[in-house]
Amino acid sequence: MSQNKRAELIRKALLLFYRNGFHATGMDLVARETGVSKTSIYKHFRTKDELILAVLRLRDENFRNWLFRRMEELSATPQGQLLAMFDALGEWFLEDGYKGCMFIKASAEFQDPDDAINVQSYAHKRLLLDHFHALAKAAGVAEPDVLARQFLLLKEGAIVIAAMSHSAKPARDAKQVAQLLIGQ
Amino acid sequence: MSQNKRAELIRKALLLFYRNGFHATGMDLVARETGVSKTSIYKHFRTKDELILAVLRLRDENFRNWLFRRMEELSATPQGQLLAMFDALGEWFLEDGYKGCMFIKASAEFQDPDDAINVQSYAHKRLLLDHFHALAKAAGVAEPDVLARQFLLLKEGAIVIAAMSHSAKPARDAKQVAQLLIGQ
DNA sequence: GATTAAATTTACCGATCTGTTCACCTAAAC
DNA sequence: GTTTAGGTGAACAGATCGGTAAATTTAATC
Repeated sequence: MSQNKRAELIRKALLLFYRNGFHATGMDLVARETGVSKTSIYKHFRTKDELILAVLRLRDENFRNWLFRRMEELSATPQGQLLAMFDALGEWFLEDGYKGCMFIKASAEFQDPDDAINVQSYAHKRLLLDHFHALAKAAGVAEPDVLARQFLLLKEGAIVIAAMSHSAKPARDAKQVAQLLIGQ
Repeated sequence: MSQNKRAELIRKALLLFYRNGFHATGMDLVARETGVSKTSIYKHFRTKDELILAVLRLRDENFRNWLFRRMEELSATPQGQLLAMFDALGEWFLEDGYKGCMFIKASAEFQDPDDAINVQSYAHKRLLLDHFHALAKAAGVAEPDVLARQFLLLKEGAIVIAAMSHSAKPARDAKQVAQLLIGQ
């Protein structure tokens, strides 16, 4: 399988898992929808879990690239970028097929703390936290650790409520809190 | 089946679904672990989904009763109760077997907005919102609607991050933000 | 104690689950 | 033209899925 075909398989599998859930999406469906035979899939991924891990790696890369770039597009200052995150989230919430955070759902379906899928899901959140922390530090905030964690809380809360309520309003609510936190 | 046995079945099924997830928990396991034959279960619940709905009803009742009572125990004033919510959450996060919010996980596994399970999961969040709103109004807050939604965001964010990070710290981080919001 | 209703056991249904095997196809390399 | 590598579909494991049928046991009613 070429590198392109492999990437395409992971990309299509991502959409399936995101739309239908992990346990609810069988490998027969993955094979049918991606056009790659099950035999080939299992030649490149030893188990379904390994495919899911590859999907999560792609998602992590795509999501962080998108979010961080969008934050930079919307503002040039660290403070501005932190606040702009909620505008970016608001755009995401309005997208067709928005179904919440894939990593929250992955860690919800694979709850064992030792499970690689659970571990990798939380690793994504820590990478976000690191970025928030760097921005908070660059912004000269008094306690960048605390602010980064608080921004993560607001982000995850907004994502969950936006998904459950089918609304983008949580992004605005969270941004108001963020403005208060950042003293602006 | 007596009312007691039925309640016991739902109670045990709740633990199974909470610990293992909904799709990952089969009805054979439910029958085995509850000691109620599958035939009997299906005499009282037409489908697995109906059992899940009964489980969610129990969870909604138990959780709101516990949370609201604990908030009242910790403070006598509306403002104090709103803040005390995060102390109560912190206690919950430290409990053995804490695995996050059952309703977030239910709506993540049953994503169809028309699915009764999805609808009922969001209904739970709206009931929480109503309570926060009443407290905010009683506290004389300028914009009780906004504050209630912001408190819900903080709560859900803390729940999710506490589950993923296996830590109770998000409760303290969220409380700090809440104190700022409530102007105290 | 006989009758009746409810709950149980046990086996089963067809479908689907993850994962494998196998016979075949195709296309490039030599 | 033959080899080789990688792909395919389709059938197949063995287990489990949600859900059911029938026979049997239990328990309450008269």
